[in-house]
Amino acid sequence: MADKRGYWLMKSEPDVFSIDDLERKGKEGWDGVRNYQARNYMREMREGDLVLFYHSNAKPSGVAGVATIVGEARPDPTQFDPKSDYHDPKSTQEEPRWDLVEVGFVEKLAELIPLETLKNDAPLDGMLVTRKGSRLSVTPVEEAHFRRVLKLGGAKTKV
DNA sequence: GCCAACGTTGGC
DNA sequence: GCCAACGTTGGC
Repeated sequence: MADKRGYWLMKSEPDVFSIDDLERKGKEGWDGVRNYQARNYMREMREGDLVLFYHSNAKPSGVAGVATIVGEARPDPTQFDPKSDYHDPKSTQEEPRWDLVEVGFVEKLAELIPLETLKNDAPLDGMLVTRKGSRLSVTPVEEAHFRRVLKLGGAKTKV
């Protein structure tokens, strides 16, 4: 065991891509990330890391399930595609700006844990996603916080 | 390098 | 739809 396993939270709008979509497909290339900090976190991800799958812009928003990293960072092909919403004209094949990771389905929670619940849970104090105005779509999660969220959600996944 | 204008995210 | 909290862009 070379490295400690990493824990993360990744946001997705369920209207665009939900935990049900991930369950159906099994895995998905997490494309479209166009924020440097989020990209840098994705570059730190290693196969086997665990991810809280968070539904944003939802009713309500919150943690919907668990995923895992099945493919480490590589250039996001949508940045080169002029027809894509995610096209970046400043990106070149030689020097890509944006990466994606491959995310695999682990489990869907029986019930989504609303952001409100996360905010009101003392053991989760300091968790990045509960901070006011936190817009970052990819954040690291402390192991203790990750465990706590799994417990709140009655998840089968153990860490 | 500063910073105003603009665009985006995302909760509510 | 509103708006706070950013991140990015570009003029200077």
